[in-house]
Amino acid sequence: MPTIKDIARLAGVSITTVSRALNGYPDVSEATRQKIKKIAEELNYTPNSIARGLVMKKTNTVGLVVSEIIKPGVYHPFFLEILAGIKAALRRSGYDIILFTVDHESQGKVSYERLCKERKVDGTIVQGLKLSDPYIEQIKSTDIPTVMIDIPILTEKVGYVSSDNVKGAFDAVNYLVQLGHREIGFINGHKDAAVSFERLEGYRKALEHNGIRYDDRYVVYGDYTQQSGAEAFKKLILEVPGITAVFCASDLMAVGALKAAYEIGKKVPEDISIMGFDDIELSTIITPNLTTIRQEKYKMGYKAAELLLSIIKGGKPRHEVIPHKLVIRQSTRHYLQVMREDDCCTKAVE
Amino acid sequence: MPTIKDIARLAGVSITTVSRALNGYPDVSEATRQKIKKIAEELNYTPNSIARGLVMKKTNTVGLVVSEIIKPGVYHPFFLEILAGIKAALRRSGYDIILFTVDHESQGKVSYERLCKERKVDGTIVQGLKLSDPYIEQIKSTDIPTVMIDIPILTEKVGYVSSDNVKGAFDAVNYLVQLGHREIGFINGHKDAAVSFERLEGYRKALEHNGIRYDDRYVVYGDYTQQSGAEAFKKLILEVPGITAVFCASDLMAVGALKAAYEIGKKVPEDISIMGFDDIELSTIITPNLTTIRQEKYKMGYKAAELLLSIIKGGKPRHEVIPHKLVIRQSTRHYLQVMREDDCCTKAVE
DNA sequence: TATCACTTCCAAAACGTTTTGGATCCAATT
DNA sequence: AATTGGATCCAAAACGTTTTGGAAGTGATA
Repeated sequence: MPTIKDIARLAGVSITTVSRALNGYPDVSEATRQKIKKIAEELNYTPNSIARGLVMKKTNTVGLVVSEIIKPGVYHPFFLEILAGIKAALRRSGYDIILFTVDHESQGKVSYERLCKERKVDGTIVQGLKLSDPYIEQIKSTDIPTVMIDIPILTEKVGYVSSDNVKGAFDAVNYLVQLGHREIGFINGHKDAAVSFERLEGYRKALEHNGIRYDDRYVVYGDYTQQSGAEAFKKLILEVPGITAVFCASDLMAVGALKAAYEIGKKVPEDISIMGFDDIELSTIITPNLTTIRQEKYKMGYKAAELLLSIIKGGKPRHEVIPHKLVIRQSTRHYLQVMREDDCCTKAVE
Repeated sequence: MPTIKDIARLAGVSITTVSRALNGYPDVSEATRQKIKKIAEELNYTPNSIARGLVMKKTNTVGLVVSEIIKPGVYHPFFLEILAGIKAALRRSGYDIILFTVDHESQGKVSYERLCKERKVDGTIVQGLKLSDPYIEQIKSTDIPTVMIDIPILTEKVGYVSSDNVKGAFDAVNYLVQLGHREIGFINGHKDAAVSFERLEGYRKALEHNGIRYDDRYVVYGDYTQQSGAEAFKKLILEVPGITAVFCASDLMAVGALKAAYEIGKKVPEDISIMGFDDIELSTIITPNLTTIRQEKYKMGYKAAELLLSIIKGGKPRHEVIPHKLVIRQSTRHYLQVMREDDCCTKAVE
C-alpha cells in the first residue's frame, strides 16, 4: 500500500506538499501538483481514511443503530426503504454507514455513548427503539449528533423525523366516517412506540370532530405484527359486534385483521371495512388491496440523513415532519345504513 | 475524551503500562492493573478504535457491499434475513459492518479494491451483484478477503455461500412430477444471476430423471420481480396452453404468476399448480400459500460471516452450501389425468 | 559477592495523515 | 541597497494507540 511518503520520495518533495497538492490547497505550483497527481495515479494511491480520521477527529461515518428490526423471524417491513433514503442523502457527502444492531439486553451492556464513541462515528440515526429501551434516556442527554426516527426527542444535539401520526390517523378515521361509518374500531400498536399514542389521539380527534362518542371498548392493542392484528380483530369483533369498520395502526396488523375477518366469515369490504397505516408493499399484493395511510419511508430516511448532516455541521436540530397520503384502495367501502333496513334499495344504489 | 495518556498520568505510570494493563498482558502487577482499571472506569475511558486501527492495520470492520437491493421502488425480499445472520455471526468477534451500496454505474467510478482499501475493512461480504457487473472480474483477482453470496467465485482469498440451486430446482420439479404433472413450465430469472443457470439445470435434470423430454418452449424468462412473473406466466400459457404446473425461480415471480393465473380465470391449484423458490414471508400470506423451496437465508448470512472471519484469519476459502427444504403448501396439487378423461371417477378419488 | 532469573516497568518508534509556523527565493517597490 | 510581498515549499508536531527492546529491582543461586 503506497502512502504519501512514497509519493513524496518519488516526486522529490515533502509529504506536506503531497498532502496539500492532493487536497487542493493553493500554495503548491501547478507543475508539482500535476507531477504529484500523476505519481499518485501510477501508484494507485488511496488515502488512508483511518490515519486521516485520527488527526482530523472526523471519520466521515455515521452510525445507524437499529433495534427490533433485524432479528430472526421478525423483519421490519420497510426498514430497507428508509435505509435507501438515508444512503441516497449520504452519498454525495462521502459519508458511509456503520451498522449497529442492539436489543434490550445489549443496551444494558454498552451505553449509547460508548457504542458511538468507540467507533468514532460523527453522528447516528436511530431506528426502531422502544420507549422502554435504556438508550432513550441516554440519548436525551447525549452530545453526539443524533436523529431519531419516529421518536420525539429534541435537544441541543438530537432531532427527529416522523410522519404527522396524529393527522394521519385523523385522516384515516375521518375518511371512514365520510364513508358513512360510525361504529369504528381501532387496532392500535403496543405502548412501547410513541406513534401508538399519536395515532390513538388522531383516532379520538376524528371521532370528536364528527360528533361520535369515544368508547374504550372500541380500541384494542396488538404489537404491530400480522399475528397480533388477527387476534386483536377477533377480540374486537367479540367485544363490539356492531362495528362496520376498523382502523389499524399498521398495515401488517390490517392484513392480520383481514385474514381474521375472512376466517369468521366476514367479507372485506362488503361486510366490514379495514384500513391500515404505512402502505407497505404487501398492501397492494394482498386481496383486497389495502386502503391505508401512506408514509413516505424513503423520504423519511432521506430527511433523517440530511438533518443529521446539518447537526454534525453545527446546525440546530429540529423536528422534520414527512407528509403522509391517504391512499384509497379496495378494503374500504361506503357503509349504506339505509340498505340494511330496506333491502329493496340495494340494486338502485349499486 | 480521556486517552491512555490521561490514565497514565493519573496512575503515575507510563502509557505502555496502561496499554498492557488494559489489554491483559501478563507483565503488569495485579496491583497496578487494578489501579489502572479503576481510573479508566472513573474516567469512562473508551479506547479509540481509529488509533488502534492505524497501528494494528486492522479495523475489526467488515464491508457489506450490496447492489440492486436497496433502491427506491425495488426492495430485496430477504436481504434483512441474510443481514441478521451476518450480524449474529459477527457479534461475538466484535466486528462491525460498514455498508457499501453500489450500482452498475458507481462500479465504474471506484474500483472494488479502492472501495475496500479506502475504508480499510478487514474483509467484505458481497450480495446482489449481477454477473455483468464490473466488480465480478475485479473480485476474481482481489487479495481482499471476500465472500460472495450466490455467486461462485473461489480463489486464494474469496469463497462463497449458496444453496444447492441445482438440487433445489431438481427437488421442486421432481415433486411436481410425483404429483403426476408432466407438462411443467419454468419461469426462470434473468441471465445476470448465476442461480438462474443452476436452477435451469436442476429443472432439466429433473425432467430427464423422469423421462420427460426438455422443450425450450416451456421455459420463459422474468427478472425475479412479481410483475415479470405475471407477464412470463401469460406468455407461457399462450405458448403452451397444455401445461398443468409451473415452477418459478423465485417466490416473487410465483406470486406474479398466481395473480396472472387468476386474471385469466385459472384456479390455483385446481387448474394449475404453481411452485416458487426462496420461501419469503409473502409465501404464507398470499392465498393460496405457496409451495416452494425454502432457502435458509439467515443461515446463509451466518455462514457467510463465519467463512469471512476464517478467511481473514488466514483460513482457506471454500464453497459453503446451505441446505434447502421442500415446503409443501397450498399452491400445488395432484394432477389427476384419469379424471379428466373419465369424470365419473372424480368422486371416488376425492 | 557476583550472577542469574524473574517480575515489573518504560522510552521511543511506528502507523499515515493534516496542520502550524515558518523558510527560501524572486521580483517589485521604496 | 534595502525592504516588501507573494509564491512555493518544508520540518516537525500532533492524533491515540501498540509494540519493541530493554532497564531496574528483587530474591535466589553459585
